[in-house]
Amino acid sequence: MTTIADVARAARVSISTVSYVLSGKRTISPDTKERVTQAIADLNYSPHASARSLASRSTQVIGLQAPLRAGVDVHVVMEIVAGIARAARANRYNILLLTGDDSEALEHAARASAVDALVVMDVESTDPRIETVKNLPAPSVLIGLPSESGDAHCVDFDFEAAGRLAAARLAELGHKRVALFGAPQEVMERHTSYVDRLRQGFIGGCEEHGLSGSVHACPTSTDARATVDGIFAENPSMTGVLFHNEGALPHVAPRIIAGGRDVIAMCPEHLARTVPGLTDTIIVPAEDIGAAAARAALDLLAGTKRDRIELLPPRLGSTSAEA
Amino acid sequence: MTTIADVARAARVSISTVSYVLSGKRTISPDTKERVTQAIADLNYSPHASARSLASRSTQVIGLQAPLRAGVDVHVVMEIVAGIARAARANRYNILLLTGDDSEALEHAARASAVDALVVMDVESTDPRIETVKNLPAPSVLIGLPSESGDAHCVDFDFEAAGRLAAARLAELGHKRVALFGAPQEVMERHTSYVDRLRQGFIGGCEEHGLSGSVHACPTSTDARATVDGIFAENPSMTGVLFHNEGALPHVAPRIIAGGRDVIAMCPEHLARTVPGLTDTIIVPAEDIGAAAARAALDLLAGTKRDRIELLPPRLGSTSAEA
DNA sequence: ATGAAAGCGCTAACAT
DNA sequence: ATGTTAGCGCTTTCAT
Repeated sequence: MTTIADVARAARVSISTVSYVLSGKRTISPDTKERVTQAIADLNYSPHASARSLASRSTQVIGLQAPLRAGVDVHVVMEIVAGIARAARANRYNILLLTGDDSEALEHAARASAVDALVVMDVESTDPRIETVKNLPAPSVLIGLPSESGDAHCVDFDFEAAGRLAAARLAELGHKRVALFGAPQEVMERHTSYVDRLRQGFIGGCEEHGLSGSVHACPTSTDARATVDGIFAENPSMTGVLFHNEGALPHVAPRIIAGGRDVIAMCPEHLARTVPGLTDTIIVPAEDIGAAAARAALDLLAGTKRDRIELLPPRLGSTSAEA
Repeated sequence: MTTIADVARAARVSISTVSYVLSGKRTISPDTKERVTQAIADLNYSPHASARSLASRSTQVIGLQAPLRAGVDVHVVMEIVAGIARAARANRYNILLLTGDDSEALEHAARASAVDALVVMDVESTDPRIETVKNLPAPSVLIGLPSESGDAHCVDFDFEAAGRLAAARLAELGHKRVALFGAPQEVMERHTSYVDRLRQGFIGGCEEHGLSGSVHACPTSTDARATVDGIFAENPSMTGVLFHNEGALPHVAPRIIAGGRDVIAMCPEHLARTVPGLTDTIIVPAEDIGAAAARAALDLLAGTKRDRIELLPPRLGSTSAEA
C-alpha cells in the first residue's frame, strides 16, 4: 500500500505538503506542486478513504435507503437512484446503499459516522423513519411527502399539480365525465401520500373545470381488464381517463383507447413509448427527483439555505409511441 | 459523539477491554462484560466506522458497480442488487454503490481502501473491467460470463442450460419446428455473452431432440407485433416459441398464444404472472444470482476455496398467470 | 482476565 | 511557501 509518507519521500517534501497539494487548501510553489503531482502519479497513490475521513470528519459518502422490495415501481426507483448517483458523483461523493429498510439501518449508519448525510426513499405518509432521522447527527433528505414532515427536508414529485394538470387537459379536450384509474386497492387503502395527493389534485382540477370526475382502484394483474370494463359499463359517458398504474397500463390502456376514449398516462417515459395511441403523457421526472434529493443533501452539508420542501412540477409530454 | 473512551470510563475498564467485548476476541469476565454492555447501551454507542477500518484494515463494505443506465432489464438489476444486499447484510456488510460505470471507479474504490471487495455487474463478453480488477488489491466477483474470464471469479445464470431446457420442453410438447425470440437486433449484434449462450443452448437442444429451430431478434417496442407476425407468416409450421425479451413479452406473447402456439417465457417471475396462457416459464433467479455473487465475494475475503465460475441452473416454472 | 500504548494514514492547527 | 506534530477513534501487541 502506498501512503502519503511514500509520496512525501519521493517528492522530497513533508507529509503536510502532499496533503495540501491534494486538498488545494494552501498555496504551493509550482515547482513543489509539480514534484508532488509527479510522485503521486508515479506511485499510483490514492489517499486511504478511512484515514482521510477519520481525520477530516467527513466521509464523502451519502447513505441511501432504497426500497428493494417488490410493490414499488422499480423503474422509478432505479431512475431516482441513478439521479442521486449522478449528482453525487458530480460532487465527488459515493453512495452507501443501506442494507436494511428500517430506522435501525439509518441510525447505525449515522451513529457510526459511516455517512455524511442520508437520503431516504419511499417515505410514507406517516413513517417512523421521519422521527428517527430528526435525532440523528447526520442531515437527511426524504423522498416523498409525509403528512407531518415536521422540519424534515423533503423532495418529491408534485402529484397534486399532476392531477390538476391532467384534469385541465381532459377539460381542454372537451370531456365532461372523466376518471382517475390509479393504484391497486391495497395501495389506495394505505393512503400512501402520493396516491392521496394525486387524487386531490385530480378531483380539485375536475371541480375547477366543471368536470364530473371519479377515482378507481385498478388491479395490476390481468383482471384489470375486467375491472375497467365494468367501470365503463356502469359509466358509459366516461370518455377521458388519467391512468396511473404502470403494471396495468400495457394491458388495459390499449383497450380503453380502442373504445375511443382519451387516455393520459402518468408513467415513466419508456413505458409510455410502448403504448401506442396515448393522448398525452405526464412524465414523472424520476431521475430529476433523485438529483434534487442529492443536491438537497449536499446543500445541507454545505450549510446552504434552502426550502424544506421541494416539489418537482409535472410536465405534459406528447404521445410519442413509436408505432 | 460518543467514543470508546467514553464507554471505557463509564464501565470503569480500559479502552481495550471495551474493544474486546465488542469483537469477542478475548474472554471477558461476566461481570465486566455486563458493565461494558450496559455502558454501551446507556451511551448509545456505535464504533466509528472509519476509525475501525483504519485500525483493522477492513471496511465491512462491498463495492458494487451496477448498470444504472437504460437498456438493461431494471427488474433483474434490482433483484440482483436486492440479493447482494440481503447476503451482505446477513454478514454485516454494507454496499458502496460506485457512481461511475468504468474501470476508474473500480480502481479508485479499491486503491482508496474504500471497499474490501468488488462486485461488478453486467459484465460483457469482452470487458475492459476484467483486466482492471485483476490488478486490484481487493478481490472481485463478476456477474456475467466473459469469453475470456482468465482467473476472474464469475457468477451468472446458466443461459445455455436454459436454452437447452426450453428446447427439451418444446420437444416434449410434441413440437417439430420451434424458435427463440430474443433480444432486439442491436443487443444480438453486440454478442453480449448471455445472448450467445442462450442461443447455443437452444440450438444445441433442438439438434439433440431433432427439432428444427431458428433464432430471431425481437424489437422491444410495439412493432414487435409486426415482426412476429411476419415470422409466423413465413413459417406457419412453427408452433413453439422460447420468448426472451421482457419489453416485448406483454405485447406479443398473448398474440402468439392466441394463435394456438406454445410459449415458454424466460423472464422475471412477476412478469410471467401478468401474461396469461404461457405454457411454461423459465425463471431467471435474479436475487439468487446477487446473493451468490455476494457470497462469492465474502468467500474470497475469508480465503474459502471455491470454484471460479458458478452458474445458477434454470428451473421450469408452472404457468401461473393469475387470470 | 485486564491494561497500556503503539500504531493505522490521514488533516489541520501551529510552527517558522 | 513549507515543515512539525498533535490528534481523529479505533485494533492489537505486549505486558502483567
